[in-house]
Amino acid sequence: MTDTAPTLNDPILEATSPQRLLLKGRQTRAAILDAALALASHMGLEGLSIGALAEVTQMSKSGVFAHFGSREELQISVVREYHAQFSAEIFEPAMKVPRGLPRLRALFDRWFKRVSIEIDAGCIYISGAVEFDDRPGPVRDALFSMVQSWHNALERAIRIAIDAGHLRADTDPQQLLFEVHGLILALHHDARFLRRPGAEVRARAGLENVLSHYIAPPPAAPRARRKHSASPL
Amino acid sequence: MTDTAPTLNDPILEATSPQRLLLKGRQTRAAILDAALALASHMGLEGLSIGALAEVTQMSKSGVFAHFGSREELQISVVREYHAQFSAEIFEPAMKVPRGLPRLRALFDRWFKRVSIEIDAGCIYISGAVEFDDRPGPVRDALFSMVQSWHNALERAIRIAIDAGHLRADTDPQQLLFEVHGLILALHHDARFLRRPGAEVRARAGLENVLSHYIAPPPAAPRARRKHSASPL
DNA sequence: TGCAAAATAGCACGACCGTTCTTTTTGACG
DNA sequence: CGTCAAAAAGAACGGTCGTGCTATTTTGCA
Repeated sequence: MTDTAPTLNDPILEATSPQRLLLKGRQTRAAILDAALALASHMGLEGLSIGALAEVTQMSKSGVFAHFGSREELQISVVREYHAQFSAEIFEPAMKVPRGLPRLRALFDRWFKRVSIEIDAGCIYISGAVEFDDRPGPVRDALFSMVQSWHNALERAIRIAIDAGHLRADTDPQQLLFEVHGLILALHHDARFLRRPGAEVRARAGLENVLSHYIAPPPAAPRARRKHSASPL
Repeated sequence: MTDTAPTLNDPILEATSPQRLLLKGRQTRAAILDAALALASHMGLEGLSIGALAEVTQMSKSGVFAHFGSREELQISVVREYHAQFSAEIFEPAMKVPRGLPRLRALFDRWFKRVSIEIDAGCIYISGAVEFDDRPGPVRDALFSMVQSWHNALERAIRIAIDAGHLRADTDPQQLLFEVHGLILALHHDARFLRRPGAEVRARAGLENVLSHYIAPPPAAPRARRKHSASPL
């Protein structure tokens, strides 16, 4: 039941069978990861230090360290963990909504809600993008592939809505995504940095403005499609 | 001639008359600041270290340090310097354009161009907002007031365009600003982090979409104003 | 219960950080 | 040219960082 739900991508789930069967280690590792996620939300992935993490989890530095082998691996684990939560909280529930515009709206709605809630936690995708935008390496790669897979999922949902006739046939999926993503980023900026109270309302109003450009006219009077032939597929 | 040009705010220009008249110090300070600005654009304000700065400027750590008194003061100076450049490059030239929509477009145009150019330099306002969104202190305060003054300037320009009848009378200036700001952030994200080539084109297309919501219909047939009384001032 | 392995602690290291103090060099002006 | 303050360098400090080692404790299973 929990295995077959769609996920953004497979985070290489552990094999759960290292002979001796997973010890208590996994459990503390998960606890550390939770603390690390909370810490990174406030201080950023670069601000994540093993010493601070040890203090929070009431462990020794080397005890924490041993679970990841390197700081870089810890950062990557945090990114993966965030991705898993993001997928479970936003993507997977929305996939149960009927295809087309309803599902797309569900995706956007949960995304907006998440970022609004994250006013005092910070989105790691957003802060990570700024921190690692010109810092090559495995952390950036992990971050990049996670963000990419999320954008791909959104793009797929947009395309489905186009094919279903809910969005105009000449809609450019990447353009629509670009504009909605901008609203998410502005919401994050206004709510977290400027601490403006009305940010979420503004973002949702902006979403309606954007969508109004792309939503197909009601099929009451089937007029000629705009532009030249748009393959309905 | 250079004194009376409008600026976003007065960065408390030095008095330029400390008896002995400014020595060579100011000059090297400016050189350090330039290097610091470049460094902070890549590593962020938090990644700015005095040691690295000393290496770049071929000076000793204490030599660099003496010019600012503390790392925090250095960061604030960088923010102020960025603000000055931002104002000179974007705000001031646009203020020479006729009031209303033309000036607003000039502001947006220069803003978009700047962020597009900054693909390999990074906007300190954007990265700083993420770095200091929940890190109180003088640096955050400086950053905040600079961003705020820029937003205020934009809001003023929007209001003027409304009063001039170029934008619809029921336009919410903050909403319009929110949406355009989102496009800027998405542009920065797509160009710098995702390294997508078409980001600037997408952003400009998005700008036209946003503006199309707010631009007033041509005054051919002067109909009744929407909503209740909008004070024309 | 005993034993091996896993998990954690303890400790030390080299590197870099911001900062302070002291000394040397530099530059402007009488 | 001599003088004196400004500017820069030098060296050291306490601190934190990530990371390797080596003990020690804890855990899971025969």
